[in-house]
Amino acid sequence: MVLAILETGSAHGYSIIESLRRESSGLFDLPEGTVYPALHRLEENGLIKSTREMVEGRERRVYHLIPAGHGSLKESRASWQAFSSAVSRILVVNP
Amino acid sequence: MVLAILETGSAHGYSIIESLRRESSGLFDLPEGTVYPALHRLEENGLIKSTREMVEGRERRVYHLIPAGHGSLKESRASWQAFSSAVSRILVVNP
DNA sequence: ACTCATACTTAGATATACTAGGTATAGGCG
DNA sequence: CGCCTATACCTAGTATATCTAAGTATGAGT
Repeated sequence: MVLAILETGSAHGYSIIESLRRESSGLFDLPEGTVYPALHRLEENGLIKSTREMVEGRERRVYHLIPAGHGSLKESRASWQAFSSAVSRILVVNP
Repeated sequence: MVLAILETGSAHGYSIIESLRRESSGLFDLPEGTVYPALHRLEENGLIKSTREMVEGRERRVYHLIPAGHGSLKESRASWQAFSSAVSRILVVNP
């Protein structure tokens, strides 16, 4: 989901948290202790890159999607479709 | 998913693993070390009950869905619908 | 000056999935 | 009859992720 957010444009950690909250209508209200370490992992794994930038008169760590991250996002979308439809088939349709 | 399987009829651990594999077309090929402890947790939490029964000339631990598990399954279905549609909204629709 | 929202970081607790071993039995086959 | 395989169950230990809870810092508004 973080990669999907970044696909629509570079963003810093705090704004990613807000995007997830807003676009999920409040369902994904992720604490910072979840998102920041996740961003560090994504960067460590070479899927995103960060730069320190001045935004609105303030230093922020801005994350950018890089090609490997774009590819990973594409794979994640495919596996999410497979995963969620399998869960739905078992969980929802069964009775 | 285990509760959903049990809703269609009581079953023992090994057959639950097979059901999940079959109904997911092989996607959920869960190892025993995942499913057996999960069954123990579900029983500990009062959602299922087990009895030792002779099935096809062999002792098996057969699990049954009990009322609390039925209620929990209903809740799980609702929260899965909310969760998966939120993920899809963010992950799939975004671009 | 103070408070609040923004912004980032990380140590530790908790939970879960999986690995990798163990035990036991029924049935098929050479 | 002995052996192998599939079935059936169990659990200790490892790896990983989420979250809690703490800390630091700054800009804006009162």
